Amino acid sequence: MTETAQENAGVRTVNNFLREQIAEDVRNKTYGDAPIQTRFPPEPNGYLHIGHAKAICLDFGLADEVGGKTNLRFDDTNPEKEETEYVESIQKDVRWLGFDWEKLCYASDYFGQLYEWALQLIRAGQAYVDDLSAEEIRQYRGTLTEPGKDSPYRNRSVEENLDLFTRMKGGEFPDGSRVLRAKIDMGSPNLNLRDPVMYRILHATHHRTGDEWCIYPMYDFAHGQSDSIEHVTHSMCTLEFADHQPLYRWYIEQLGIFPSHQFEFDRLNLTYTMLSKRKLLQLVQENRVSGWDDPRMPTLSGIRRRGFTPEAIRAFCASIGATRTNGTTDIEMLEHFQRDDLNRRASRAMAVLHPLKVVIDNYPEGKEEMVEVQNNPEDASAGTRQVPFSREIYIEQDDFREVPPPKYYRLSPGKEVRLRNAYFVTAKSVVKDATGNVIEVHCTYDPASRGGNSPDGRKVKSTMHWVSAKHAIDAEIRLYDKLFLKPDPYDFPEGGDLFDNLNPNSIEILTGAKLEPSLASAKVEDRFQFERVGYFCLDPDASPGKLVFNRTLPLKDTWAKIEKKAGA
RNA sequence: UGGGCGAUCGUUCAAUGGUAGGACAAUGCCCUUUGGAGGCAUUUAUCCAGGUUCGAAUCCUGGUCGCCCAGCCA
Repeated sequence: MTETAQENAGVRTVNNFLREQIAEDVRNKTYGDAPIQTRFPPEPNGYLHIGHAKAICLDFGLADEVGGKTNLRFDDTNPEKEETEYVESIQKDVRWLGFDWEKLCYASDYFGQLYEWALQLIRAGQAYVDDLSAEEIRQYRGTLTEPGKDSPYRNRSVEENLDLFTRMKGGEFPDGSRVLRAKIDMGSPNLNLRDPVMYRILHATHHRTGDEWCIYPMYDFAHGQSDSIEHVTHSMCTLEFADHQPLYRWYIEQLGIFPSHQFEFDRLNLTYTMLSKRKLLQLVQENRVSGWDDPRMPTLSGIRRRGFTPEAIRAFCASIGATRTNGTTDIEMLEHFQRDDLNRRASRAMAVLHPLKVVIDNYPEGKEEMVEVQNNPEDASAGTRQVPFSREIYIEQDDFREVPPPKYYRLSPGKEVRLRNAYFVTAKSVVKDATGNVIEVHCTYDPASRGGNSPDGRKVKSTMHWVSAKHAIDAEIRLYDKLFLKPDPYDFPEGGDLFDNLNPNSIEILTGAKLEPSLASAKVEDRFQFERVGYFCLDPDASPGKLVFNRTLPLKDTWAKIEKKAGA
C-alpha cells in the first residue's frame, strides 16, 4: 500500500503526481525557503459545482499539507459574464467546504500592472495593435493543419502601437475595432502561440472596476502574471489548459517576472451529472430547476441544500485523487462517501413516508407510553430519546402485504414482526376500501415484548419503523432522483438535445408523511437518518408551522434488489 | 489531417525496473432490534506488436484507440 495516507476519520487519501511534484520542489528548494503558494482561481460567472470541489481540495489541500498558502482569486477579466452575486456565492461555498484563503484577490486588482506590462511588451516590439476584424483574425489564424499568416498590421512601429494602444484604453475606439496581440509565431503548430490576443475593447461595466476600463486583458495575458504577482509556485488547472502552458511561460519569461509554474490535472466527470457552467446557467434561466441551489443541481449550493456534507465531499475528493487521464467517476462513489459520513453522524428518527394505519386491538384504548430509542446506534454518545407509542400507529405501506411474496419478511396476515424499540405485533385482519385496497391492518401485540424482545427468546425476521398516529406530525417530503436519465447526459441522438435527457421524475413531493414528534424541532440543514428509509435534512423552505424535508439519499435497499430480481 | 496529452479489474485510483493492490460496483455467505451498518469470500485488468533487461504496467521503437486545441470566453 503506497497511500501517502493520512488516514483520519475514514478519509483515505491516495497519492498523486501533484503532491509528488510539490514534495520534490520542497525537497529541492526550487523556490528557496518561501512557502508553497497555490491559488483557486474561479471566474465569477456562475456557482461552484462538485467539479470545482476537486480543484479546491487540491489547491488548498496540497498547499496545506506542506505548510503552504492558498489564495482565492477571482479571474474576473470578462465583465460581460461576471457578477457580484457569483463572487459572494463562491466565497460562501469555499468556506462551507471547509477552506479559508490566505488572501482574497481579483485579477481586476492587477489591471493597472497588466496594462504596464502590455506597454512593456509593445516597447520591446513583442506586441502590436491589430485592426483586423474578429472574422479576419480567425481567417489569418490558419487551421489545425495549415499555418496562419501575418496580419498586415503586424509590423507597425513601436510609436504607432503605443499611440493606438493608449487610445484604445482612452476609449476612442468602438468594441471589436482593434485588439492588442502578442507577436509570437503565426506558423506555430500550437494555435495559442499564433499571435494571441492580449487585450480587447469592451465598453462594459465591470462588477468591481465599473467604467474605469474599456479594454480588458484576455485570460492568457492575465492568469500567469496574476500567479506571478502572488508568487504562486504551483498553479494547478485542468487538462484543457495544457496547450496554454507555452504561452503562460512566454509571458512570464518576456516580462522577467516571478516564475510560477502551471500543472494540469484531469477535470472531474460524474455519471448522470452535467458540469458545464454554461448549461447549468441555462437550466436556471429556463426554470428547469428552481435555482442554482435546487437540490438536484450538482452545484455546491445545490448539494448542500440536498443535505450533502463538506466532510463527505472532501473524503470523496481525497479518494479520487488527480491524474492526467480523463475518465468518468461513478456517481455511486460520491454517494458512498456521503452515506458513510451520515451513517456515522446523523441522528436517527422514525418517519413514515406512505402511511398505513395499524390498530393494535389488544392494546388498551387511551393508553400511551414512551419507549426509549437510541439516537444513533453507531454512536452511543449520541444518547437516547423518548418516543410515544399508542394503540393506533402508522407503518409504511410497503411494510404490509396481504399476500406476501417469497422472502418477504415484513408484516402479513398471521406474521409476527417487531416494531422497532417497542413490541412484537402479529397481523390479524385487514380493512379494505370499496376498491379493495387495504386501508387498515388490525394486529395484536405481546405485552411481554416491550422494548422489542420477547422473554421467551422468540425471534422475528423483521423490524419495522412506526409512528404513533395520535402523536405524529405532518411534513412535506421531497424525494430527489437523478437530474439526467443517462450515465452520459451528452448521449443523445443526432439533432437531439442535452435537455432531452432530463429526468421528468427527478423530484417527487410527498405531502402525507407522518413523523415522530421529536422532528418538530429540526433546524435547517439538520441531518437525519429516517430509519430504514434514507437520509434527510430540513429544507430552508420549512417554516414554523410547516416542516419540509429533503431526501439526501435513500438507504441501500436489499429488498428492492431481491424484488427486482424476482420480477425479472 | 498539425500539435499536445493519455491508455491498469465494469468504474476509479495505486504499484516510481522486483509478489499487479485498494476503493466503488457486482455476486455469495455470516451477522444484525434499520433487508441499514458491519464481517468474510468470490469474479474481473496492465491497448497491440516488437525490443532492452536476470527481471517490464513501468524504459525504448512502431502501431491502435481516446481526449484537448482553429473565442476579441475562462
